[in-house]
Amino acid sequence: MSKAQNTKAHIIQAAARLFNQQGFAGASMADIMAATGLQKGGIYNHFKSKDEIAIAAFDFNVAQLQRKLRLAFKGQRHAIDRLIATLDWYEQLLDEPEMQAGCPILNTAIDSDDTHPALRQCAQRAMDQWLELFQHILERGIQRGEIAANLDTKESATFLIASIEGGVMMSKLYGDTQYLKFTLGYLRKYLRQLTP
Amino acid sequence: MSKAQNTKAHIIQAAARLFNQQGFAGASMADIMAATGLQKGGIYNHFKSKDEIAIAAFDFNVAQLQRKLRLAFKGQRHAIDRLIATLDWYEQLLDEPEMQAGCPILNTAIDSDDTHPALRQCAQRAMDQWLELFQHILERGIQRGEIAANLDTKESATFLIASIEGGVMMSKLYGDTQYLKFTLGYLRKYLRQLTP
Amino acid sequence: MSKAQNTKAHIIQAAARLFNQQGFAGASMADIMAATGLQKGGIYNHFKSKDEIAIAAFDFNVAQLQRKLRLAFKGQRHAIDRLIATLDWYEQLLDEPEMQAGCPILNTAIDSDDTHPALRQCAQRAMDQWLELFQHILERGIQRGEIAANLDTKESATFLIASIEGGVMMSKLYGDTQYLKFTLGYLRKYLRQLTP
Amino acid sequence: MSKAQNTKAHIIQAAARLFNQQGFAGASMADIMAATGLQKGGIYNHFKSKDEIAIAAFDFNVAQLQRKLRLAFKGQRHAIDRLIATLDWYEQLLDEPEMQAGCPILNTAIDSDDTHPALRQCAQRAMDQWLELFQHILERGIQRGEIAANLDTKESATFLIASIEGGVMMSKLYGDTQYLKFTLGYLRKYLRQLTP
DNA sequence: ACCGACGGGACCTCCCGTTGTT
DNA sequence: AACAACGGGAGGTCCCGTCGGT
Repeated sequence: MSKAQNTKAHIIQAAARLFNQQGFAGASMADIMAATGLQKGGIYNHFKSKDEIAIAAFDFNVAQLQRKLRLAFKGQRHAIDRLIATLDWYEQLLDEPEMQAGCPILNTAIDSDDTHPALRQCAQRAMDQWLELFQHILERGIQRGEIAANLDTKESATFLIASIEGGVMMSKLYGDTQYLKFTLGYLRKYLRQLTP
Repeated sequence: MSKAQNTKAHIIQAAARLFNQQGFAGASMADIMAATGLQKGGIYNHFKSKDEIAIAAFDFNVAQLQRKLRLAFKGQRHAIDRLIATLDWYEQLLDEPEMQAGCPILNTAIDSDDTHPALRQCAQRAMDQWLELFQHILERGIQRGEIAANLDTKESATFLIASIEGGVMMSKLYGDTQYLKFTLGYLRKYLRQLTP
Repeated sequence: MSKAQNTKAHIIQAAARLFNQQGFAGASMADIMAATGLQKGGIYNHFKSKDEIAIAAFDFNVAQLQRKLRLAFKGQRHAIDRLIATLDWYEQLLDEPEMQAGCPILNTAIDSDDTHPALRQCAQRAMDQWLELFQHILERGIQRGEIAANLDTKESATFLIASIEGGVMMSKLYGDTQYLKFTLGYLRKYLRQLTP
Repeated sequence: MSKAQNTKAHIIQAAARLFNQQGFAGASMADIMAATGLQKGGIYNHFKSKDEIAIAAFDFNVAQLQRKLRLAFKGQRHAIDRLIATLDWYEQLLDEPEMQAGCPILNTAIDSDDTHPALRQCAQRAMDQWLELFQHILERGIQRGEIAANLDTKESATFLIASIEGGVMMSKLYGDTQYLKFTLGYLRKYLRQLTP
């Protein structure tokens, strides 16, 4: 990896945490300067604007999330086990220092709602992929006879994600992981009901 | 209502919409000036700071929400019917122009997470009340024998709210109410299972 | 005159000198702050942007110029005397401390050529008025029989102004008024030739 | 021509156009980088500063101008024919794409007036040479009896140049060559009057 | 009670020039 | 000789809050 790529990655990592914690407007270029140890010139050589940094940082956050998510259910074969494994993984999420700011998709979705169309599009894409992932697992489960065939996979995936995100939001709001745990508990029960 | 109180209410209403749409940092005093038709001095006569306005605006948003929510299930007696009535009401929420910016509690919870402790506390209090409302309905349902006694009302209330908020977030993200509808559909099924 | 108008006029006066001396890009907001004794907030309360200040400053410069110009030939009746009186006035122009930066129309015309369309339009309008003034004097002279009827007044007015401005430019370049004086001398001869 | 000289010439040519169009402050190093296809380091290897580039670019512009000017009147022997030939050449000047930004001496004279002493000195030198050229032609004309002996050659040269430059400025301002043509028409008449 | 001028600072962006590297 | 990362500062704009005036 060249020096430039290294620095760029360094900026993205630092910005990723900042934007996830403080939002797009809340994180200033001065914050990014302080977090990276670089000066304005050094940063603007790699990115044309704060927007570009925010998008790269969001994509980085999402990529990291997805990587970890796929790792979480990798060991499981059964569709329901797979989904439950992801729930288990979410249960630990807020404890990790790296993701303590909450789910970047959730944060960005709210943050960019009415103010930042480009970021919102990124959040939409990330959500698309997440929905597709869950839908795909559910469909495979139906194909294998692990899940009742009459399930609407899109609705179910939406429900799962919505509940997870809502739980993350509540736990973040209170600074207490129990709210997410409650929610995940119900989702596990829900998943176990899906068997044919 | 005196003229002063009238003006103050006028400011709060205008600010309430702005802060809910654009967030605390995203809504400027200039925006509030434009929305109210008042000048700086006219606003700062009623509030000491932007923070104070934001808090008053949030409280206004929440009070309005609560009023509508209570109105929604007023006609129902049965605990489950009451909760389903609230879900029905949420289904219409995003269509209302006044609440098109989404749930203020959700928005504020995310917005103030790591930046604005006072607002966060307000969001916590509002969430407390919401949780207590749902918990209360569930408990009354248990007392009346409408709901199975072994239900953990706090967990259940958390689950319901988390799912609703997650659904709101997704529908806001996509600008499409179907995601919330999917989620609410599952919650209705969930509620109907609670009978003893 | 209200306090606001007073301050605005003060800003315009200070900016007028700065922009005429240093050009649009060369004069910074910091310069204007220093020249006015105001802070950024105090300035931006009266103008939306640097552009707006520059345009107001240019208009001020031109208005002042026109006022002085009309004053210069006011005493004369004969068309040629009028025009010669304006030349006499130009001869003193560069000595005045207020206009030491040269003709604002000339400066702005060159400065805004390829960079600032709005300013360029202002310069065009100012030049239009100047041309029309000279043309008008010439036409009145023809009507009164003071000037030979076959004169093309537009060409003549153009020639006069072009030569004056060129002379101003050269004198400014060398910091020596003789170049303008040479040019004005020739123009006087030219004007005296116009009699029928 | 060595590779280094080649690159330097390439930079100068690109910068010459940029500075003439946008002025010293208006043309940035980034613009020069884009125009040359070189990076910062590649440019700063040949020049110590932006100032140095601007001066070299101006000198290049002037040299080119002078070369073309001398070529224009080369075929003529008679002093007045020579000068008229230069006027004819000026008439075509603004149509040439290379010089569409106007006369570099004029542009630089105005641009550097109160901000860039070194450039101003260059403009002065260029103007000196131009004046001397016209003066020399006039003097030769007097010596040869083509021009009345009582002519003040310096005044006359100044008048010619001032008028030309003023005409260029006006045509540039309006984006219309007629203003320069009017002025040159009068100068031709003036020149034809000089015969003894 | 409301207006509006103003202070002073933070914001993002772009600037020119240097430095190490290939 | 050319690239490209980087420093550090200045650029214009917008911000929130204060204060005198009406």
